[in-house]
Amino acid sequence: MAGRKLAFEREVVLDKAMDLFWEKGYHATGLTELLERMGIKRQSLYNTFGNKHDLFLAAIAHYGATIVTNLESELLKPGSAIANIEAFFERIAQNAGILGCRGCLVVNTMVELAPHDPQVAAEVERLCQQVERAFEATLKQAIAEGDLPKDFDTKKIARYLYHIALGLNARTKGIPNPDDLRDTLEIALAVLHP
Amino acid sequence: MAGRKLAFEREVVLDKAMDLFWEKGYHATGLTELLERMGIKRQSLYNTFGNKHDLFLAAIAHYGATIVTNLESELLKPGSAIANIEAFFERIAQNAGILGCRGCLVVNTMVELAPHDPQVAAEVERLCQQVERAFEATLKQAIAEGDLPKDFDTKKIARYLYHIALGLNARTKGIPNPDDLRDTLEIALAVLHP
DNA sequence: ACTTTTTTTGACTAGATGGTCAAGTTAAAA
DNA sequence: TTTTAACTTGACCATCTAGTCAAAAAAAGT
Repeated sequence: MAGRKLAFEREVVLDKAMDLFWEKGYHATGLTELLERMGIKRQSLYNTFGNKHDLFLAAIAHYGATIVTNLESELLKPGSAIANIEAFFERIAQNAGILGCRGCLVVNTMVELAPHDPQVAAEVERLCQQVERAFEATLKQAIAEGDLPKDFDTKKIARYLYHIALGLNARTKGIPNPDDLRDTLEIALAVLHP
Repeated sequence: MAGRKLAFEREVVLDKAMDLFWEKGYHATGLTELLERMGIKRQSLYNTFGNKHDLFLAAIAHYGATIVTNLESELLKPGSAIANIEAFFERIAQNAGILGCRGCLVVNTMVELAPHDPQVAAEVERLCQQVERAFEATLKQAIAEGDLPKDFDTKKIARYLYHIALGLNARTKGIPNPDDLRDTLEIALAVLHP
């Protein structure tokens, strides 16, 4: 039980792999490009992650552990819960202005891979539920803060908000225009001011 | 100026190509599989459509000319305009129940290809605007029918409805569940009953 | 019937794909 | 210091990719 240590940090290279998948999708990303971006050699990848598919699975889980979890804590951070939700969506609109906006890895994957890949589909579903529940918790917080009525259907509206986020994230990849998105948000988020 | 006639009908094989792209996306669809499904030989494809990319462009245009145009006329068909919009969304929810639901080719393409392919992006944008305008026309019809107030912001709500459709179509590919979708629709379509 | 133009056919190519192998190197543990 | 397990390296492989070539076959028009 001896052995040398890895010459790279797993998290660091996984993060770079995630970035590339996020940018180009699964099928359009080749091993060579992946290796180049990660800065490691072929065999190191296979030793550490198994194969391309497993690497992708790891990348999307990493996305969950970093990006999604980060989002979660932004929704639940102190201050007005309603304002946090609005800030969340405003950020999506802002991102749409960036050239080559890559949207959300989970949404991209949901569309590209989930229907033909049960393992990926399971991970996608898990992350979506995480987001949905984060919205729900935030809405409950808003009720506690007195910004929403006590009988507000947090579950249904959380699910609705999550669908709005889906649509926005798909849109930003195709026709990135922050102002169009803000128009839509104005209508969509009216439910938060009953 | 003589010459033999094509042994197949262009529209028919194009329709089959569209089906496969719709099901699997651009990158995941190989030439061999495409040929098999279309029932023609390699060279016939290159003679008739140029190359894979051009074939895809033709396929998505064909989608616009058939599926999207068909949708358009369903929105504008006689009867209550509001009811037509609701039926439109109800159909999306129903499709979500079908195993291996393939969503909407335009949405799939928007996510998979548009950011890295200007030609595809242009066609996607064209079709999206077509849908958005169809919604707008239908909403104006609803005003004429007295089901919506005269000052109803048809443009903004049309854009909003189109975003809802995006989100729903993305969702059906990842986590197909008609009832979840109907929950969301109940909230989302409340704007049609002010 | 003959010519011309086009389609069809199937073999072919060059390059990329994901994945493997075995030898060489490094460092932790005994 | 030797052992040993692990990481690194680069060459290698079978397969698949999109795309091409040239000859054969078929049908229009003359």
